[in-house]
This record gives sequence, structure tokens and C-alpha cells, in this order.
Amino acid sequence: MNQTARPLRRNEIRQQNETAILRAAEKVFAEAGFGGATVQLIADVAGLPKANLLYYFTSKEDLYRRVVQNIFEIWLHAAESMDNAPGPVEGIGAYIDAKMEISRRHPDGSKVWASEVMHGAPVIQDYLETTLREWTRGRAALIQRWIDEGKMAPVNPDHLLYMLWATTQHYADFGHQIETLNGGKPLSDVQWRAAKESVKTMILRGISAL
Amino acid sequence: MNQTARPLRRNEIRQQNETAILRAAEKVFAEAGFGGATVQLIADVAGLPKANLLYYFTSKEDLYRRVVQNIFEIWLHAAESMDNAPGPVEGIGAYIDAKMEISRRHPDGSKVWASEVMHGAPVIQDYLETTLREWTRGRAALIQRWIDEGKMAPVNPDHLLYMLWATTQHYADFGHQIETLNGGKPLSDVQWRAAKESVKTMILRGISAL
DNA sequence: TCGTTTCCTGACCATATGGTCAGCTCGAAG
DNA sequence: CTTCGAGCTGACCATATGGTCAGGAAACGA
Repeated sequence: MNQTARPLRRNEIRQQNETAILRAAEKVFAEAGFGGATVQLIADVAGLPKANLLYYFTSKEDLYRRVVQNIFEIWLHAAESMDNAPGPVEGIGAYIDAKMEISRRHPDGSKVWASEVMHGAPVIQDYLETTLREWTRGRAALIQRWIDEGKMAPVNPDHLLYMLWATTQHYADFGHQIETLNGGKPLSDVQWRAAKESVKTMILRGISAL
Repeated sequence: MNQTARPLRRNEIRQQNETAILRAAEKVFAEAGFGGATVQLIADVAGLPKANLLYYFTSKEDLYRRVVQNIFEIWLHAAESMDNAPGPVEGIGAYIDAKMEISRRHPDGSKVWASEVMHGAPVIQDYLETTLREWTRGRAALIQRWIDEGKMAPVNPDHLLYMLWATTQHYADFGHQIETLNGGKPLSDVQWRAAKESVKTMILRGISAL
């Protein structure tokens, strides 16, 4: 953990513990869901007493909220890759790359997000109605522009976005199923590259951008 | 419930209660997850006392297992639509139709399935390793045949199957998100038809089958 | 060095939950 | 009509869980 034996500063302590807790929480919430997760287990995974965890986060729900918000921000940030692209091949291609990379690097986060939405988004409903809605509208307009410019087939932008989300997140959310069908082994580097290429090729050809 | 006031036969009683419980359980498990669901709530939704529910199903886990198996069977049954098709346009087209219809008619089932897989498939791991693996192998071979016959582009069959599952199930699992982005209203008949067409067109064109 | 603030924790508590059980009701069968 | 067993249920229990709290340890600032 801390490389030196030097006593930790206050800031460092807070920072370290908070991130350790958040990381543990993401994992446990992903594996067990909100209802199935226990504060005790999260604390164990984070490596500190339950009471200490509840000193940093006032409640299980508070902690859960923070986890979900974290994910949403990562997710939004990656979405910028779609902007400033001359056309769908670059824009959507980059977006697929970014989202596939998130599925690979943050599968737990993706699962927590999926779980939250599946359960009716009790915690992030307002985000869906504000930030996500605006983001979606903006990208749909961008896609429509590409269509008008003859750079891709006239598809329904919303359903294209849903397809992008669905296919890319599937590799995180259903990673266990994919792993099982892959002989019980996680996808290798090569297989991940192939997955990315498959998704990109099929979708870009699907919108006649290739 | 029972239209006449006639006292119910034993068989009918058992049948009625079991289906009522299973229906309620599917809904509650979908909304709250396994950990968040309570036997009491399921019993309330089913309209009978908790103790009565536990007379039919020996435990919460037993009930959950039954729900997941139900879904898996529906899911497998729909998969037959892919067979006996002359080519990808008919076969994959029909499969998409069938799966979209399931997403519309059994969104709760789809959510329970998704949740189960996301949590590492504690209950249906053996199904994944046997039935699903065989099914997948068979369809991948079928797709490969179509490719060899020049009826579609040479895509990786596994990733095509993942895309099919992901896109179709997304309309159930992330139905809440879609509904929110749709102005808070569920997709109308027309919108569902458009969704089906969008998915079919993009995917079939994505594999150069159109 | 010393008072102050932050950090930390074992012990504790109220509540919720899965599951049991003794005993009741009521349809089935003769 | 009577017997029998399936169907049913209120009351109950052991346990697990989220959260509290009083008080100690440690870092900080002067």
C-alpha cells in the first residue's frame, strides 16, 4: 500500500481510505447487487473495520450513490471521443473503442450501472432526466447531421445509440457468460482486439459508413 | 381470479397459487434483485400469506431458481426460430423478431436473467456450461455455413451472437432508461416496430446480408 | 509541549428477514 | 357421514444487518 513507513498525512489517509472503500464497494455491489451487498463485506474487502467505513460514508446508500456517480462520470468522459470527428467512421469508431475499453477496465462499474438502471434508477433518475437526456439529444443531432451530409445511411439515431450502448456494455455486464462460453477463460488480448474489430465493423457497415 | 364461486379443485389450487407466486416472484426479483427481494413482498404481490408461499416453495432460493429456469426455457424456445431458415435474412431476422418480442412481453424475466449472469450465475452456471454452450456452438456453426455459402460477410459468429443478445435484451434490461429518454413514456406500438426494424436493418446490413 | 481536531474502533442496539411449527380448514374418497 | 390428508396460517425464533456511540489514538498547529 504505502511504500514508505512514514506516518501518513491527514489528507493522504482520507484519500487512501476513501478510494479503497469506493473500490471495494464497486466490486461488492457489482457481485451482489445493492440489496445483497453488506457493509461488513465491503469493509472487509477494503481492509478496515465497518465502523471506520461508516465514519467516511454515512450510510450504505450514500456509498452506493458515490459509486454510481463515479461510473457515470467515467462513462460521460469517454463519450467525448465522439465529438470533433469528421464523420461516423472516426466518431462512432472512437466511441466504440472507448466504450469497449471501459467494459474491459471497469466491468464492475458497468455492472453496478446496469443494475441501477434495471431496478428503475432509484438513485440516478435525475441524471437520466437531465445530463443523459441532453447528451443523447446532442449526439442524436450529430448523427442526424452525418446522415444529412450523406456520410451514413438514414437510421434512427436513438436506436443506433442504444445499439452502441448495448453491444459495448454487454462485454462487461455479461462478461461471465462470455467467459463461460469461451471455455471458462477470460478473453485474451487478441480476443479483445477481435471483439472490438467485430463490433466496429458490423456497426459501421450496418449504418453504411464503410 | 376464479370466475365462478365454485370451490376449487386441489389441482387448480396448486396450479393457480404456484403460477401466481412465480409471476409475483419474477416481478419482485426483477425490481429488487435477489438480495433486495423479500419473501414477504413476493407473498404480498402474489396475494397470500408468507407461510403459504413457503408451503409451496421451500425457500427463497428455491423460488428464485424456478424463476430463472422458466426464463431460460422461454429464451431457448424462441431460439428455435433461427433454425430451418434458408439464410441469414430469414434466420437472423426471425431470431431478432422473437427476441425483441420477448423483451417486450417478458421484461422482468430478462432482467432476472441479466442479474443472475451479472452476479456470476450462481444458480444456472451448469446450464451455461451445458445447454447454452451447445446451443451457441450449433448456431455458430450454422452462421459459419451461411458465410461459407457466401450468404453473408465473414464475421466472427460468436461476436455476432453476442451482438444479437445484447441489442435485443437491451430493450428489456434498460427499458427504464429508454423510457426516460423517450420522455418518460414506454415505447408505443409504432416505436416498438421501429425499434425492431432498426435493429434488423442495422444488423443484417452489418453482416452484408441485405 | 499542549490543546484541538481528526481518525479510529469494539461494543452495542433496533429492526428486518428467512424459515419453522403446531394446529386449523376444507376438499377428496369411500 | 366420516375419515384422511392436502392446503393454509398466525405466532414465533434465530440470525444478520445497518447504523450508533462513547471513548481512545494519532496527527496537527501553535
